[in-house]
Amino acid sequence: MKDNEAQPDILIVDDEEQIRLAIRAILTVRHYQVRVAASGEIALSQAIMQTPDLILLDLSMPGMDGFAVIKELRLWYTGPILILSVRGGESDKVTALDLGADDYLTKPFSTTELLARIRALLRRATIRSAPPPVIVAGALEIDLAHRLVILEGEPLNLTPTEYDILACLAQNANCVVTTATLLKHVWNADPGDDTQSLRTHISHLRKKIEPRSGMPRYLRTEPGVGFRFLIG
Amino acid sequence: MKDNEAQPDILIVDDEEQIRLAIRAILTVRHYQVRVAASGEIALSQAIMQTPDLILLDLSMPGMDGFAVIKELRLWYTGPILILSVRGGESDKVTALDLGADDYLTKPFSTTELLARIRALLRRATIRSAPPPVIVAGALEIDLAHRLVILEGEPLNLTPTEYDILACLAQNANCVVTTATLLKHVWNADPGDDTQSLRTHISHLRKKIEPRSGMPRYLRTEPGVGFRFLIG
DNA sequence: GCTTTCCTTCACAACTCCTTCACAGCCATG
DNA sequence: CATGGCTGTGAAGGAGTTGTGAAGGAAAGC
Repeated sequence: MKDNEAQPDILIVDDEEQIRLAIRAILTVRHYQVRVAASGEIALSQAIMQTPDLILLDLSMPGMDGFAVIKELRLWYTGPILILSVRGGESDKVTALDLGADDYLTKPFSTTELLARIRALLRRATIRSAPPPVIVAGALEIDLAHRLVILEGEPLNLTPTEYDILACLAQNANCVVTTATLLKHVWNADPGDDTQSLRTHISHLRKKIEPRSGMPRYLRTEPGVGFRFLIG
Repeated sequence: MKDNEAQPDILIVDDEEQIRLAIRAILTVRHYQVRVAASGEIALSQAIMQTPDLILLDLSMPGMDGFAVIKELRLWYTGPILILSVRGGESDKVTALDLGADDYLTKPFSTTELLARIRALLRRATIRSAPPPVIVAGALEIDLAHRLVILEGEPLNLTPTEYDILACLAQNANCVVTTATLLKHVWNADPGDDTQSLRTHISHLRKKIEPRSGMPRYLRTEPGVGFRFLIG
């Protein structure tokens, strides 16, 4: 059984490679998804390309400095920004916080404290309106956050395994999901293990979600490969 | 919480009168509305009587200590909590932040930094609209701040454990709450521990809140996963 | 000390869900 | 046309989970 909860995506912005690597190592071990940027300019384009869940930002960088990055980010970015800086002066802290940073940690800092503050900021951020990832396909809605499947407005009664299979397929909508992937995801089984059970569950699923039998609208099989969930 | 009022309402919790007065003076000059509490117990009743926009909390107090206050507050209070403490050890910081505090400042601190952090926290808090302190589902009302459950206008007599379970489920309304989560939340138990007691309490709860037996309206079980509190 | 309240445990019934088996189609290949 | 591999489906058994009544026992209040 797997929790398909997305790992928070953290963007590290620092001009010193050593620090980038060190923090990345710390965070990766904790199963955060980590991206790094070596300058403010890179950070901004990175953040725009894929909005991170949290930004770790160094203040003193050549080129665009941290203050400018905060200002620029805050034009559109609403997620938490945590400042890491060697500058412990209060004027830096006040400026950064007032520009829109959410927290300020002075280097050198304790790893566990950094992690705790990251957790606190992410907790805050995820309480609020993270738009619920609902996958819609025709009359079918799959609400991953609520573990709810709705067909034509009516909540469907799926068994855990059925839900896991459907969720795995829906998260890769329109893509082929191999039998091996499904076995791995749902049963933590190895490729080559028996697929009989999977086939039975697929059959049950189809009976619950397909409008007409024999002509699958949502749950197509790709012979010899796996299955595909059709969206749109 | 009242966002439409000009001055944010800040509650200071500290057992030392000097500190209470000093901080109050600092904040009053900045046109915050300030209330003070000399102990954790007083703070909790103050906060319930009128929900503050931010809470400044000292960790070390006689009687109920800061950690206990955070824990108790976080059962219903969603606003920012800023810890002020002489204890600068990282374990205190980590514990406080993980219990639900939003920021941690070590005494002695700079006044301007305190003010900047307060501004940062309030800015965050007002972006979000707080979830309603009373959860309503049909004829059921759950008042988290007052730890009160009302069914068809009549206050229900729930045992502490029953309330804790219901509150945990209601706070995740319409979401599946896993048995592991419930065990953790209510008993601080590990996943894999015995669920017999939980099942018994659920049964008791249903007998008290469900209109018809055998057909749960509010408290659905998701076989193999956990339970779901149905709202709306 | 007694009562009350509440949590836990036990035993068992009822139920859900997973798996397995058996078999039917389908399709490509020889 | 026969064969073999892959896929879909119905049925059934059984393992595991969930619901519930009753009893034991701990803690708090009187």
